[in-house]
Amino acid sequence: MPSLLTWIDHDPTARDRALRILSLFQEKESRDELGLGAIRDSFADMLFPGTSTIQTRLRYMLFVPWVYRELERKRIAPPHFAIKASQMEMALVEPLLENEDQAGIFGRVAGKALKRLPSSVYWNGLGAWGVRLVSCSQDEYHRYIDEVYRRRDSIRGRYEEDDFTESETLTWHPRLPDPPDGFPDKIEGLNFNLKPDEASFLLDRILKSQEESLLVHLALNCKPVECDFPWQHPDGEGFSKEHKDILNYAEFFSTIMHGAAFLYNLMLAELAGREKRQEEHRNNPNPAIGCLAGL
DNA sequence: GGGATCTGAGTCAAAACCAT
DNA sequence: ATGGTTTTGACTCAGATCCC
Repeated sequence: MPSLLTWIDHDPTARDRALRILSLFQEKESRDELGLGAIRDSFADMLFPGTSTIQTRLRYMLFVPWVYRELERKRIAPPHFAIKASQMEMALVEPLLENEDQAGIFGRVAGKALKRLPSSVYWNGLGAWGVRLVSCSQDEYHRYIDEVYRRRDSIRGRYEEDDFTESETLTWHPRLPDPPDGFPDKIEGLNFNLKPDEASFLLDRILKSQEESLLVHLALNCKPVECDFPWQHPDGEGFSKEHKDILNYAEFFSTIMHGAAFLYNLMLAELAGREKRQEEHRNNPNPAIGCLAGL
């Protein structure tokens, strides 16, 4: 039997409440039918490869490989490999929560119910920055780590111990800094502050792997600033012509994306006869979008 | 303070494609 | 026509941020 939502249209409050419920359903059914998200992602990948908005604490880029390197050292095999990795990542939550600043900690809110572990969030970035050397999905890495062990054994057998090199079967960058003593569960004072050698390693990786990106330019030449959009960066004049061009197109695209939503909302407000809403949309502070009101 | 919204990565099922 | 492989896209999840 199909679901039915109805109300008796004599009470303005009840009617308004029902309309709000309907609008909630509308939100859940939103679709990216025009594929605008993929274009947005392309801009992000060109300018800031390996990063995403969910990544807010750089030291996770080290916590994750430290966990996996430790498991490989202990030669943990599937299926325990994935389970153990998950347990080790969860073990990071408690020590991190002992810090005064708890912002950006995965598991701060969800606790033991955490489903998206830091490793899944940072997996792509670790590959893009060349910290992770094995090119596969996280699930494939978990499932086929045994194969890596076997290949290492095979290579070790072919060379004398002294000459043995694991370069063919490296999964993580060989110059990855060492974790703090007792990592991950018996460590005191675990926090997100990068040590000099850790910062230097990550900067080196970004430089080597994403040399042409705006990310590298900002890391090398600019201080942290507060701005809403990259095209509003105060040092924008110093960006390369290519970066300026991309940012220019990105700004156009951003305006179009917001403009489409704005125009839709304005038309809805007009259809609904909501003059206050119409006024708000027409007074949009973004001049590029606000001019659409005249259409 | 709490709910709503934003953002990107990963998952998985459906659709599209390809080889036989 | 069938079966296998690849691609596509809806959906979910997290923390951050905005707004009431």
